[in-house]
Amino acid sequence: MNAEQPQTRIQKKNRETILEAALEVFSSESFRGATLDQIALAAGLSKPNLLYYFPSKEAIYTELLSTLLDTWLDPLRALDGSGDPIDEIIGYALRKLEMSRDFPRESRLFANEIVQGAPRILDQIEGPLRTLVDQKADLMRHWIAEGKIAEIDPHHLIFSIWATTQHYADFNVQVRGILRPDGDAHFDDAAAFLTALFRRALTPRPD
Amino acid sequence: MNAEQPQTRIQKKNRETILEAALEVFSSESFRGATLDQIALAAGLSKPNLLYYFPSKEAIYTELLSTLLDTWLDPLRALDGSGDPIDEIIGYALRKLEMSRDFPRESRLFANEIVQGAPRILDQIEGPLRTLVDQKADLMRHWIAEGKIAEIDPHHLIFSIWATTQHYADFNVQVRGILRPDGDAHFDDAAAFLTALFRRALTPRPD
DNA sequence: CGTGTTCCTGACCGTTTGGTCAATAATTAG
DNA sequence: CTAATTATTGACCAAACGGTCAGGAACACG
Repeated sequence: MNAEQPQTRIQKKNRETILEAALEVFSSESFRGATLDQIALAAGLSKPNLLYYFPSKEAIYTELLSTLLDTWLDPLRALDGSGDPIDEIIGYALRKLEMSRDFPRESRLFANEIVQGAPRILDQIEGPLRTLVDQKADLMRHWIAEGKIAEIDPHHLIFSIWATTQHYADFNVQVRGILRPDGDAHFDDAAAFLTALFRRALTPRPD
Repeated sequence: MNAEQPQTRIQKKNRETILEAALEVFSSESFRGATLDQIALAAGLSKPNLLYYFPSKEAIYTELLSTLLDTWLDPLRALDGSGDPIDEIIGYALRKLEMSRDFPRESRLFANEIVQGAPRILDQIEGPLRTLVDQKADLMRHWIAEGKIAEIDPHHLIFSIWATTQHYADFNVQVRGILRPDGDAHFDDAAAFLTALFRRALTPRPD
């Protein structure tokens, strides 16, 4: 939004270190639960030093959110009419599942924020996100009109993809508590399950 | 667990008032985020009065969790072999969806707890919940063997039901931000969507 | 009524928390 | 090397927090 200041080498490195530590702490403690001391410890810096690079705890948090929200939505933006509709949608779900496996902290960061009412990113949800989702829903309605996918509610389809994939990151401890998997092995089972689930949901039925 | 003390009329009323207020606050602020002052305000009692009825903030929270967890799992316990398998499973999903509509705070309370690593109910998850889920998964495997439902992974099916239904409670603000529904109208659409989704997933295919 | 018990609260306490600041150390530029 | 700039920190502060306690109010019961 603003013109970026000319960052020194040290500034760049330390700001990244702080944001990485903040992601670690905020994602598992939520905004109120996290403390600057925790973040400072995780970053290997002193607390006053954190506040030399960021004006406040809130500033660290909001910078994290806004930086990550964009990349978080990239897979949905990539959903377009370039391939077979059913493969496109299943591919989107699988990409989201991979993100739950590879970036669970980011998922949990947003989960915490939204469960608690999204006080700091409600604008983003009601604005850009809503527009993006509506746009993809329109695309799906075209596919339905062309008979390429079954008649299902596009919005709720998107919700169900978010829910089923993010579940493996956000409720990770529950999944692990029940399955007791070796490492990330269960993600392959989840991928197979979701592929089958959505393929069946999307395949048009003979009339 | 303990023999219950003989509760006076006032004790019963105030403990209920406190737990209701605590549910309101804890569910939207998580444990660390909630303060005794907030709960006292919501309950219409003074802070020392809260601590007259409960020994600590933690005690209020854990009592809430353990009290609610049992009823929370009732729908899953009710899943049995009494009816048509597909109707049973879809009925379970719809019951969970109704709970998301009617008791969103309870859902969010657990969501907050689990996203943050379930530090206070991990035993419950790895113990009784795991046992219950495994038991229902066995039931489903029997249905699969009998050819009554399609071949899908029972555990991941249960996860997907949890995820898709609780999504409407836990991520309520996101859903509302995108759909801008009138009241709870969108829950009927969600019910229709989920019914179709899981019916297609469960209906056995001709070989 | 009196008296024992339950209920309630204002004032207070120690700790944690986000944040400040003056002083010092490290780095960079000429 | 020197001087200016940037980076770092120990000591500190005010507010918020969970919790305590002595004493008084309300209530139950004979």
